Amino acid sequence: MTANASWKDSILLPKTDFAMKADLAKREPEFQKRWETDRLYHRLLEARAAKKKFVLHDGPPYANGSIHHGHALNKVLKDIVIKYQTLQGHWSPNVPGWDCHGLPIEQKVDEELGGKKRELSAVAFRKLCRAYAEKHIAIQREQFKRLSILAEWERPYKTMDYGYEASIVRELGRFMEKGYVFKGLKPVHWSWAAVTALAEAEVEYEAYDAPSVYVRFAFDAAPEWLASKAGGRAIDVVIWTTTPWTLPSNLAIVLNPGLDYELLALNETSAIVVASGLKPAVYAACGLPELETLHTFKGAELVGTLEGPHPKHEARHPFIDRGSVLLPADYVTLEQGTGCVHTAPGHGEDDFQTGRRFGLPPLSPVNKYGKYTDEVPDYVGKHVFEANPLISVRLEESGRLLNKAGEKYHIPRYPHCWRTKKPLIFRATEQWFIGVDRGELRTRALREIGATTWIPHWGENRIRGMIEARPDWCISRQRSWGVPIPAFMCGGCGKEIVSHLVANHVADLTAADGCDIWFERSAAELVPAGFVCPHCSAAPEQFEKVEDILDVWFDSGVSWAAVLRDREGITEQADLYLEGSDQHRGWFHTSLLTSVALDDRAPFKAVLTHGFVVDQSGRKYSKSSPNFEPLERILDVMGADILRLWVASVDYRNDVVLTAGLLQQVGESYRKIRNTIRFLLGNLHDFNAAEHPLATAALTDLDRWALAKTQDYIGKLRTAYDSYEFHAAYHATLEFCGGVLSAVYLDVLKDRLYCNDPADPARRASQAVIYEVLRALVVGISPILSFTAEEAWAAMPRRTGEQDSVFFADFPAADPSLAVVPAGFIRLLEKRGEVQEQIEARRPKKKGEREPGQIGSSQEAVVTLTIPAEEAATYAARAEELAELFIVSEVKVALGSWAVSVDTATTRRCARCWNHRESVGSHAAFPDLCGRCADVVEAHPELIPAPIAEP
RNA sequence: GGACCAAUAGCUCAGGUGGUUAGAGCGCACGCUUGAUAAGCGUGAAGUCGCAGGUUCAAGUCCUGCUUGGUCCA
Repeated sequence: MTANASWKDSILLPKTDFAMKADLAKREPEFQKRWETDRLYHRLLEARAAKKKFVLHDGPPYANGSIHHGHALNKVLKDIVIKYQTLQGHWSPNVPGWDCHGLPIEQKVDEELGGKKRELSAVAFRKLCRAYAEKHIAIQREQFKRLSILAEWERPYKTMDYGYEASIVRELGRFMEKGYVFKGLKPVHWSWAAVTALAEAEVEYEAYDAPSVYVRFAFDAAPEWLASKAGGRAIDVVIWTTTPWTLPSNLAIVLNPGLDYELLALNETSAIVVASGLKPAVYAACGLPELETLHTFKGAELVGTLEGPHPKHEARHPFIDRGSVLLPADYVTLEQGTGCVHTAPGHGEDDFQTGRRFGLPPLSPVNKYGKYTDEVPDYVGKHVFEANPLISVRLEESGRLLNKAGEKYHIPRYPHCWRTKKPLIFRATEQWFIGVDRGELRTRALREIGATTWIPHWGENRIRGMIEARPDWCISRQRSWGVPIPAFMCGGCGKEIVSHLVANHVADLTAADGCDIWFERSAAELVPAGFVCPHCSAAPEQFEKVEDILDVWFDSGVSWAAVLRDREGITEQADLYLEGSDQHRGWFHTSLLTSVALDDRAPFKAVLTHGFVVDQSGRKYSKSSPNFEPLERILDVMGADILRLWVASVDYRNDVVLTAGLLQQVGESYRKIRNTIRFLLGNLHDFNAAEHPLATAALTDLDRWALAKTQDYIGKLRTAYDSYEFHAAYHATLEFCGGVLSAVYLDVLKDRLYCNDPADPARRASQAVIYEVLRALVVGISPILSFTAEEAWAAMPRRTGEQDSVFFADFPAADPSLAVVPAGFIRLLEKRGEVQEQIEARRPKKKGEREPGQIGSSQEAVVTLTIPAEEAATYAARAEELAELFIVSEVKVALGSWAVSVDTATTRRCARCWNHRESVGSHAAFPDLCGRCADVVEAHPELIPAPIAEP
């Protein structure tokens, strides 16, 4: 008979439509479209309607600009959590939101108008802001969708929705009802550039070179015990400040009662008072030599103590005809300055507190643009920063300056406006507040912090510290684009009208027509029928509307009420809030305060935070970063699954590094996972899940081991997802694909799958195992590699009744009965390693230069295992299984102490399975085949290739 | 200035209550295979575990200080 040209067609090679090339950038949008048309998100929720709930409440990004890497990290993490919960069979909605009101949009719209804002009515301007927000929501929504995020995209929540605005007003009404809201005069961080007060969360700290002035306040009225030590010299109290512009508002100088102060002889005619501990600093700053100490005394001798009465000593203001009273304060330290602290109660928090304690008014003669009012005639109309050098020079000229005019002091972290980047000032203004110590709000919030799970755990300390130290919440802004504070000033009695009855009425109107009604309608139209001033019974015609709007942090802070409760009907706490760690002082913070104040509990059971995206040098990730990869480029070139795999690959509890190289590396990992799936799929081309159930009796030890490793993998996956440690899932998956499947199980299985009879029980048993493995892998990674898993699911044999999306599947559960590694199998794997070492030692040293006795394919090898007599029989009986496991042609067993040796096979090579076998040629009809292969082709003549005609 | 967090191979990560030569994957080098082939397999090199002290028979692991980076606060 003629020799067959090729037996290749007679073996069962892998076959699948699941391409090796992912082509993600092209395929992903197709899947996304299909998910939308198929209403996948809603069908998933419907399928789990009666199941346990898991609610991750989405924090709203700001509706401005395009999304960046940080948004992507955040949304993908949320999506992973929700998809995992869904696969666990839980009802887990994803209602995305947007934060719409606020300064940034207002400024953008103002910019687009080119300064024509003043020509527009408030309502007309607000309509433009609304349109701007709407436009950017549409942009961001498409970008988020591209990340493969399943959510209720067609109906997100927006803080500018009428219903949401109504909820804001109603919740503020509850604050009013409970007595938290009050109006007060208070110095606040004021942005003169943006003409608004700023919340703590809006303040950025930047380096700033401030003027440094050491100012001599004449102390003519010094008490006798001090004056007598001066030897006839005039005495000055020296203060230091970096804000000369606040000097016109100086009303006091504070000293620490517990510190030592000294009277120093400046020259023959003058003496100065500074703290002992700051003498060197003052000498250095003012270019002074060592001065003679005339007297040393405690601060308390001059100012008394905080508890007891204090003598009324006054120094004289350097350029205004006014006294400056000397007072005690224990916040005075020896860190910098002179130990005698300039105090302007209208321009600083500490100053304000001191003023309040000792009855000084919060004098603040500066208008909203940062210019002096006519209360400072010398500088009226001048900007305070413009006045700084003028004041310094004036002090110098009048001899009241101890150092030199024009000297600067570098402040590493000076407060700046987050939008305009300009340095801020402190300015006393009339603002609305939520009292953090009213109703024991602070105490209760701290209690709820303890009742919440913080991941990572140190988040608890962080937010606790913030709540412990935070001042009252300033909720008013003097801007246009936001929700109005529904309060009035009464023209009858001049008092403010703060009433939940009004708020509820306004909320009802807002729900129907939006909160523009506050600006459009008269006071009489905005209060319930019959409402009069609670103080003087004046009629609404005499009411004047408060024009301030609410801090946008209040908007998002009540999302638990506006979205979870009012819209979704979810009355329990959210299971999880998940945002960047900056939200400890942002959204987590305000959400906690509002929920505790109104419902006496935290709005969340657990809070998870992630770090920021940075470049390889740890800096904020931006266009100027080395190897910057724009988000669109990552998505358009590599695909969303690569980005998602990157998210899963890093430990996001710290800052996460993103570089082109890292994406490359993740891309390699992706290919490993994808190729493993492809190979598994390829070997199921003739497999039917219903006809070939997992038959444990037919399994080899190798199959059992693979199943056990799969249970192990499933366990690791569950642990990883349950503890939100997705990088552990990533590493477990790679190790499973590489170390378990590719390197061992699948490599060994090839001969069985390719060459055995298609219906051979061992082959079918292994296919059943492969199917289990594939399901675990595909469903297991689907929260991360959503598109790829969905693609694999489509290509995969399914069980009867299973849906067309992987997300309907149940997350794999480890089966303990399958988790048992066969006895002695680990030993065999160790021997396999030794065999591979031995074979390696016989490989050619140089590429392609094979010398006699050297081995190429391991199938050319014959292995001799030397084994102690008592164990030899066990191994001898399994020689064929061992040959398969080692992927060698034969395993011989010899007696002795443990050893492995390798020789080249001397038997003939089977033309079909390429193993060297004694049995080759034993079947007369197929002289070039081994016994096994001859049997297979004899039983399946259709596999015999057509002979090639002899020439 | 204060508080908290981090620092392990080129990269991403493991290394419960301290215990033999610190692990994995990727990458790299070399080789095999060409029947997972823009794939697969094997072998190998590569770490003063940020630095310096201390506790201990024994420290990547505990303590103290420092450096660098990050976050927050003042």
